[in-house]
Amino acid sequence: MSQKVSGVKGMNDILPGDVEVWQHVERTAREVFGRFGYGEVRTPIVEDTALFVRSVGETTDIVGKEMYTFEDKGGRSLSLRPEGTAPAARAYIEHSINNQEPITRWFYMGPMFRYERMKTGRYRQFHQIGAEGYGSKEPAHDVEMMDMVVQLLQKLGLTDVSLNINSLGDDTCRPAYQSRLVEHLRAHADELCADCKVRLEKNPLRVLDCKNERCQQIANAAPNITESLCEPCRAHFAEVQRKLDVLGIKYVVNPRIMRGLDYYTRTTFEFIAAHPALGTASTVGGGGRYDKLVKSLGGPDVPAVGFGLGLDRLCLLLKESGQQFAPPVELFIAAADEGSADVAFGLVSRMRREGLRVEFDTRGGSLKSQMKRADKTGARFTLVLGQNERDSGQAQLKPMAGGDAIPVRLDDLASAVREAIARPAAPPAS
RNA sequence: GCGGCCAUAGCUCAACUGGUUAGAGCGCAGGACUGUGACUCCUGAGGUUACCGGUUCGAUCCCGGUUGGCCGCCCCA
Repeated sequence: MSQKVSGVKGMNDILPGDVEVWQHVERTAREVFGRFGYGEVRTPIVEDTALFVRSVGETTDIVGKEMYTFEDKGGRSLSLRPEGTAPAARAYIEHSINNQEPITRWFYMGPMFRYERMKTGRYRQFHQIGAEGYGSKEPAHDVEMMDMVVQLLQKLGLTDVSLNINSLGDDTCRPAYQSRLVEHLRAHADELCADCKVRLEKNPLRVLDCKNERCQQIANAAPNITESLCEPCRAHFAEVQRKLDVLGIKYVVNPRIMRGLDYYTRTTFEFIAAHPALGTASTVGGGGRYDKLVKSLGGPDVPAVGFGLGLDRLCLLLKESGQQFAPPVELFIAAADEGSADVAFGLVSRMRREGLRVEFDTRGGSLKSQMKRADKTGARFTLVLGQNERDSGQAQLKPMAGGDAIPVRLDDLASAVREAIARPAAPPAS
């Protein structure tokens, strides 16, 4: 036998049985986002490497060491997208959307790629559902974004998720804050962990994120970013909170929500799930405002805000809830004898055309084996078709959960099945 | 990228400190029941013990490497 083939590390198949959960999340997201007026955008999975270097940031982990980058035959440096915001912004700019409408509401869903050490809820090909709002710098749009996530999570029944918000300031106040922070950290540089000594130079804000105990103490004593905002940023952040209150959305102000991407300004937020199934991968979604991103990519000076949700993680949580998402087979048709196979097959086709979910054992076989098959499929009803039924045009609709069979006319089968399904299940025979 | 744990049937796991034909439950298939599934009983298929090499009379077990998975750190979705 030949060597068995295998998939790429960190990239998973989603098989029937699991895929229904995914479809349910995707369907629900489309429905909820649609209500908010967001339209789906589909961008390529591959982009010019420079797009991510310029937007996500050269010093970030994502660009620094996690991108799948390769050269195509024309010598171009291309990368598998590690996130969805930059490609959306690129498309927004490329099609001059800002000249066509003042406000743009987009969402996307699809695979993203990061070369990382694998864990539960963390894969090299993972999937995000994200949304982008362009053209409004108002806090209302930040809050609309969060509301959209809240409504989606609610609709999915994922209630044990908390919203954490923060503000990173903007070009006016962040540099000033950053230098004050660096000043404070420098004073304690000897006590910082090895990683943080590097962060101090490369990305000092990240020190605030460090889990090391001593670093935390130093970070806690550091100037607080939310107290260092310039007046416009402070007002913006206050209004975000006020509008969250208006909508009755619960949140926590968490100065440690830094985000790992460079393009964020002002508002940042994360949705963090409490469920232990995710382990340390508890962030199911994150986002924020990036008012300078579009311009920095050569586009117009258009403010934007958005988020990304980890579809894989949402599905993990939903699977834990034990809900069933696969629609049941409504009718199974069995042929009692060879001679009835064609008539049965024809009936199956007709019922499917009528819109019923119908199964049939294409291999034929004994009636018994077909009945077993019917049981395995979880069919609500089974109909056995043989000589008697062909002669009389009458058949028995057998409820697989138990109870009396229902006499039906074959001419009338589809509506009879629909009626039987709508009827509350008969009490089990005692 | 760093540290630790693990890998036996489709799935969940056994195999008495290295010993002869590697077992069970579930699942799958067939039968008991030739026009009726599930429950019960019987039977069957399914393994290069992840892969490669080493030690040994002999390796699922010990050692090294590879690949894959899990946990913590880091980071994030």
